Amino acid sequence: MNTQPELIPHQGEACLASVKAVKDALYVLSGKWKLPLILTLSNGPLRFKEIQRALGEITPKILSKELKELELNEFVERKVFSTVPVTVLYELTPYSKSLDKVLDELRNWGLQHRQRIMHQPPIVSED
Amino acid sequence: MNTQPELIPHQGEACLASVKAVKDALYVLSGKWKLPLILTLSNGPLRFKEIQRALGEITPKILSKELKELELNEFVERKVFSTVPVTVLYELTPYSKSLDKVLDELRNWGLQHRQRIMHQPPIVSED
DNA sequence: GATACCGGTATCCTTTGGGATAGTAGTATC
DNA sequence: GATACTACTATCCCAAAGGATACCGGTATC
Repeated sequence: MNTQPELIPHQGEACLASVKAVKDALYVLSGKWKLPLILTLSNGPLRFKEIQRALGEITPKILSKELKELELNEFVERKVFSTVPVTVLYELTPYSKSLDKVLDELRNWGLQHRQRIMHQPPIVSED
Repeated sequence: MNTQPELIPHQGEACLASVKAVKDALYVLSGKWKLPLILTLSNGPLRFKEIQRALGEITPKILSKELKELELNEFVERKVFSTVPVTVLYELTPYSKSLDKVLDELRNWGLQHRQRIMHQPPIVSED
């Protein structure tokens, strides 16, 4: 019992690749504003200021950063129109729909998990 | 064109609830170590020090914190045995399997997304 | 009695995410 | 010429996440 040299190597490449892939996926959804932003744009394209007003609390610096990340991931397209004052529209790409299944799974799991944790408080140690 | 008072209220409760649910789900997977930890334990229960050695870089403080969070979410069970030096085993619960579908979706999406972003570099503005 | 192993905790420090505030260029209006 | 609008950028700041290092109480071994 005192011999525990079983160093479980186990760090298979497949495992590491899986972790990396999941992290990639989590990354594009991470942060405080990605989800609300995608949701807001799902009702149609909006201008910068309009998004700001719709989200209510976000500062231009953060909004700019988030939009750029969404652009890099090809979820959002930025369209500039040479109008009176320039108009910049942000709109979801068709590719952004590829997230739907993932988001659905996450939403369902999140819902049932909250139910579970709420209704079934963990075993309290009785001391 | 200059009248843009369309203040898109749109903050429906269903939307907000979805965001909350997805955030709940993301939360339990967030952080640097949750995924590697779950993966490491999926090969069978391990002791504290064994996990530390298997992960390689994690400090005891962080490992302790992560394990407590996994316990709170009922993904991991902590079992204490009154052996020579005390033995503490951490093992995945059956409930942790409920994450499998979610993780699978995330993994698949992450894989295809990396392919897409890599093979199809974004349109570079030609100036 | 010194050292080592186990399962952690305590204290401090650095990095990162996010935000507040101000300012920019261009045009139009008063 | 002052103000206002759009779409941002720049600078500074704060809090949270993560980590380095040291330590604790218990037992066994040298």
